[in-house]
Amino acid sequence: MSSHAPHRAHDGWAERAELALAAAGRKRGGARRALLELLAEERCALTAVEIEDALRARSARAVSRASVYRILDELEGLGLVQRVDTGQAMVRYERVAEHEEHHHHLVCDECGIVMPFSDAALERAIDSLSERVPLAVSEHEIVLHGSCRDCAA
Amino acid sequence: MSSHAPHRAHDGWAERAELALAAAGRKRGGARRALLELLAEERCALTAVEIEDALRARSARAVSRASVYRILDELEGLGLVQRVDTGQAMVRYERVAEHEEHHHHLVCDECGIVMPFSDAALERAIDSLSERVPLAVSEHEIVLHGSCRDCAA
DNA sequence: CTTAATGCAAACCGTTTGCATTTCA
DNA sequence: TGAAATGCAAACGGTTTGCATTAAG
Repeated sequence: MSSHAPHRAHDGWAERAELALAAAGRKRGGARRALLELLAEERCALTAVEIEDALRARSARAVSRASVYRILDELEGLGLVQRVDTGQAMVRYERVAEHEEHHHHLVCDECGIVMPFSDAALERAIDSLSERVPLAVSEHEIVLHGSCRDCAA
Repeated sequence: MSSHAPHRAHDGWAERAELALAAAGRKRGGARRALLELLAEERCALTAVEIEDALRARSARAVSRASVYRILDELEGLGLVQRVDTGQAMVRYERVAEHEEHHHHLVCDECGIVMPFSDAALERAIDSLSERVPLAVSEHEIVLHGSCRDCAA
């Protein structure tokens, strides 16, 4: 599914995570370390099952489904991971990197592939309208649905 | 939750729906008619449970949960209803009216209220970027999360 | 009468939780 | 040694499905 090109820990995200966890008085466990390592390399949103499989495959360490969810939930609470709701069966998760470009998602409704994209004009439009809307906007999520090139062909 | 101001069948949506269903060789059932009537009046996305409750309340006719889902699924397939994924526990559904303004959603993460909004500049940005992206875009969904005025106060 | 529509209850399946065990500081 | 981390299996909850019954054409 998503390519596996190791991007080499973006802006020390994993380190930042370890720090935040320590500050929150957490101990370091092997499952969480393996998951942090994986998320630091993945460039786009994965499901809990994809994460579980990826961890088992790279033989880093098998992590139980429950732990995957627990750890993701914990990281989300610390603002280190964000949930991406693509409208597919399973929710996806991806790291939130501080100095990385903010991106959104393209979803192929035929094969299910999820790709990231970003657009400055779009962000501007959202920032602008966020001020005129009856909601103190904290975050936004944009998902474009359609057919990817392979499926449309 | 959502206000109940009857908007009086937008652009004959219910009629259009009846027509499309007949064209698809479907028979008319009481459950579906009640649901169409409700959706024609509601201006924003409802969950299956909200629909079920609303139908029971307005005493139009009680409709079983299974039928609510089946009918919504059928209408979605005909392009008469669209699923709105707000990231909350339950998916929401709303009618797709032909000559009605395309809108998106604001979600208060504290109380869960969902409000519609629309913005021309945003639509323009999306139309424009849709042409530069590696996906034949068929639809898009934008959800802004935050705190509504009541909750932020 | 033939086929679609509906209700009910059971099945599904992604996610969460309880609890016993292991690991870290 | 005490708290956090983890795995396993059971529980949850929204959605879907199988099947028997009712109703539309």
